[in-house]
Amino acid sequence: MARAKPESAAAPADADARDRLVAAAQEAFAEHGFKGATVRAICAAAGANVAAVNYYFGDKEALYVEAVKAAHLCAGRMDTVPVPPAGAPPVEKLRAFIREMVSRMHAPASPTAMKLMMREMAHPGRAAHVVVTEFIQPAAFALRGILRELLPALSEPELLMVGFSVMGQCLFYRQNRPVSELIFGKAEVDALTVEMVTDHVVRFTLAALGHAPPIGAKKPGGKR
Amino acid sequence: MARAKPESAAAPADADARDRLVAAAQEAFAEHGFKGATVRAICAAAGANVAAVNYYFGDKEALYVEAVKAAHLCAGRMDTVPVPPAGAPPVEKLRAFIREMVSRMHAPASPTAMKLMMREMAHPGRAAHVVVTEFIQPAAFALRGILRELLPALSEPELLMVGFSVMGQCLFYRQNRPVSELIFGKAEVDALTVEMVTDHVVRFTLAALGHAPPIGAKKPGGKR
DNA sequence: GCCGGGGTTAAACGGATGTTTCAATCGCCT
DNA sequence: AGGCGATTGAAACATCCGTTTAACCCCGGC
Repeated sequence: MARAKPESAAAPADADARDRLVAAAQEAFAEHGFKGATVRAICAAAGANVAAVNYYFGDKEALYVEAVKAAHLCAGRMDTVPVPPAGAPPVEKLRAFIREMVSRMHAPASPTAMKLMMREMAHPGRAAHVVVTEFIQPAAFALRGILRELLPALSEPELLMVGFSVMGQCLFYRQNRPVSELIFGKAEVDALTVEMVTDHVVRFTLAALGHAPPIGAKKPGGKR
Repeated sequence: MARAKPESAAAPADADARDRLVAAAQEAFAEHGFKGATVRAICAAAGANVAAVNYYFGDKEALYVEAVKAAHLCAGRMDTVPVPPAGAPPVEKLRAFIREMVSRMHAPASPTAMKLMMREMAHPGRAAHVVVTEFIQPAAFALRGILRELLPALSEPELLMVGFSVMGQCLFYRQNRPVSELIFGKAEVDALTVEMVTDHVVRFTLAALGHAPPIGAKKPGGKR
């Protein structure tokens, strides 16, 4: 064990070799997966020697775990999502939650970090635990709390499925974007701005819950 | 080129070596991905020699493509989904579509084949094209047609997003099941039967479109 | 001045992987 | 029976991967 640094942002090419390795590992693992990415390629991208990964992390898998941890830090915690309204009405909280979630999915701060996280979520491995407990779980419980306020009469499984419907809509734009572009063409999909998607998901969800006019109806000019 | 067989179901262990290889490849690729699965392991599982894969397919990637093609055949075409109602009302068509989609996602005929397809969809490669054009595209266009009937006033992008909301809900239960179980516990997630999920997604969607009472309201006893 | 240790490097090692070779075997047809 | 193409078998090949080794460099402290 050699160091204990506060771990800054994504290594800017003149940072510590360790940080550059983590950054290069994020890129490589996000693009090619754990097996597909080679430590030689990672070290080359980081401008370091092949032995560096074993010197700093021990082995390839430890580097992977470190890369995922760094990614979930970079992508931002999710429990801080519904900040704007503290004691606001539940509908407003839900609106804020969806807005934040769609934004992060549609245009994340670090696309590389997000891609790596999604890869780990699709096939959970050793690094999944920290991402789930620190990144996803808080968001899920926050959403469940909001929905419980909004729908006090629903049973537990029903509430769970409502949450899944919300998350499913948000995650779709991140998990199925390549396929969507293949089907409908890149232009048509790219035409959907983050604002359009946000407004749509909010409206679709609120309409389903009876707190907004349904999609078929004409749009309300100013509903706030 | 040696053969041209009608390509039956998933090789039952006494089938052609070629079919056994494809079946074993599906299993291995679905579980470990393209890089993670080794031709030696595949051949061992198929009870064939290492040279067999090169003899029948040329190389590993060709076998992968063949496995994905076979998988999308096994998982069933998607354009045959809204069969029950021919000239039925659009709402009924949508209901049938969602029902079929959720069923296939929640409890597919061949979980292995479905897992392999999902893997390829998450990171499209050489085999993605045939799966998209023959498996996903028909379903997507069928859904768009149904929604267009249902919502003639909507613009093209809005219709697209409605379709994404429907697909997002359906796909969630396949793409995010491991994570959901990590968050809420396997028991709670397993408690959601395919019937419950189907009814929920149908009701959520129809409510959002104004063709069913919202989720918050008490359930309609017999709505048909 | 030199010594020592953290950081770095090039080279090599053992193993695994995709692929190839070539002989042996099987099944069928004349 | 004999021949012949299709298939299978075991071994080898070349390459690549993760990891290790041992020497090297640099720099601050006794």
